[in-house]
Amino acid sequence: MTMHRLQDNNVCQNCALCGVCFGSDSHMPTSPTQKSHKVYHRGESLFSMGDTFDALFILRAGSAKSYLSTSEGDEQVSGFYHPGDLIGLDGFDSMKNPQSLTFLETSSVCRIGLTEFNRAMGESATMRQLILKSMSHSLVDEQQLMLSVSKLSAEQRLAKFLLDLSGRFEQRGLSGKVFNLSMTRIDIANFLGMAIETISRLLTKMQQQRIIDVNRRQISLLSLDRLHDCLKNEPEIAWTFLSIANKSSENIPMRALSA
Amino acid sequence: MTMHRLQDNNVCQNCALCGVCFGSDSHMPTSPTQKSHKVYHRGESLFSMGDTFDALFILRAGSAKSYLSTSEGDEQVSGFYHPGDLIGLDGFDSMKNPQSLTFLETSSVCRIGLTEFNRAMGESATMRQLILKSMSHSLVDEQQLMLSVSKLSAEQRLAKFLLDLSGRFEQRGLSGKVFNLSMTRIDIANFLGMAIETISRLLTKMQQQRIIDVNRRQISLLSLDRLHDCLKNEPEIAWTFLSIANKSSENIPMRALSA
DNA sequence: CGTTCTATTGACATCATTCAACGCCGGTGG
DNA sequence: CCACCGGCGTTGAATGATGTCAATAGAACG
Repeated sequence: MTMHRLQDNNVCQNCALCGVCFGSDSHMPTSPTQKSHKVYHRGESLFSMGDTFDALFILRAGSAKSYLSTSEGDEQVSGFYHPGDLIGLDGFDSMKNPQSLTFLETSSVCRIGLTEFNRAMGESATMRQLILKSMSHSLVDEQQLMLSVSKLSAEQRLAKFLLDLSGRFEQRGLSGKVFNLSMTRIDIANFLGMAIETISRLLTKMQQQRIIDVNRRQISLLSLDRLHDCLKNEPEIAWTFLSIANKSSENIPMRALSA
Repeated sequence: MTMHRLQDNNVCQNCALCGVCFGSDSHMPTSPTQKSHKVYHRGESLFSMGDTFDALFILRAGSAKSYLSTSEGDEQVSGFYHPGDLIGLDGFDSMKNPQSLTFLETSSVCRIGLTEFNRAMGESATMRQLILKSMSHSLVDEQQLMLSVSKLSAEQRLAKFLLDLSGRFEQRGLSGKVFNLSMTRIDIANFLGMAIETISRLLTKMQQQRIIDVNRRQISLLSLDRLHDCLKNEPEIAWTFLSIANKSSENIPMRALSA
């Protein structure tokens, strides 16, 4: 579910591939091409499905979503990107971009032209390893996502999504407990394959259970453990009884227990 | 949904990577290592999730399924493999196989050790293109599968699955209309994220509609067009009326029309 | 300040799962 | 040869988790 974040000790933290291209491993000049960095704003697209594939990108700052469109017009959000993520690895198959990518907020990307990329692949074994690993990671992530969507309940999927986001933020040295969602509920729902109403209901339910605290795009994970419980096994019978015990002053019919 | 089938004009049809390794493009000896080909039988595994990743494989004959196991014990079938398919590209991430692979029938694979593979990657630009393309194709396929599972109805998913299989068989020069399913309904259901009962019901429904003909593992696609209709838009109101018209000799209560 | 997008909530409909029973087939052992 | 058995497949009935439809309201945006 998490995009693979390129990291290497000898390499710039924000732009690993540029580091490889211009780093100690290759024999190329160390002067960076300034024009390779570009800024985009919310709603703008980096490329659209069907565009010719001529470059890879690394997201340096901001966030983005990728999505495919069917012939019937509806869209499927296929992933979210965060700083450090490699973009465009799925273009080699048909040499056209199989999906579109638009930014969720003001963002910056580093462009790596295909010729530049191919040269680096030929010259650097490190580069080859890096790319194989990154593509491989994307494959594993997609498998995991498939497993989630087809085997987990809506609540479990949402819990997993939040935990995954949390992990990604922590990986980047940010808080994994308090962060804000750069994507809309619509995007989340689309990505997880459910209705936005379901997302909304589940979020308020989790908030009532004091597992999370949401206010617009701002979200706080109050208990990672309880969130993990949501993901594992949803029955949570013990906690249900606790809940009933707490409400002991209220009048509860006995049949509620047998239900 | 379809695994990428390696093909190259200068290369052996059954084992493209071996062709690259030993072909004109590289400077290696042309003597093939005989022990790299091995035969497996139904139910046997090539590797299991967690095994160290030390080789890629190409399926030469037969068929196989890959699947992941969750900590709770249930499994998710993630793909089916047919002759020509490359196996194991998702192992580069953690250098462990992220999924298990078992054969559905007597099969034969060609093994490409990792060191051999890395050498070929360094020496041959053709090889690099081939691998990038293949991994890229797998990514696209998984995206397509995700789109199917989260956006399509059970009937549409099954229709898409059958059409996909049909296309794969035709690609290999076999009949795309009459073939037999090497996997059980259980595997199909698991792969498509639905219950086996649903698969069973839909198959009989399609058979009643004369769209397909199934008998155990043997299946005939009677009308690819109608199957495509299933995939596009399921209402199919016009055909429902036609069906009723054809049965005009029978006694149909009026309320059947308002239902 | 209105329009549009996003989000929340309720009532209702429905598709797909679940539970259950049964039939079929191939293998295995008496 | 027959009886038994386990895996696979089919079918019916009931339940339930999500989607759909609809109304509302605040925030963002120009």
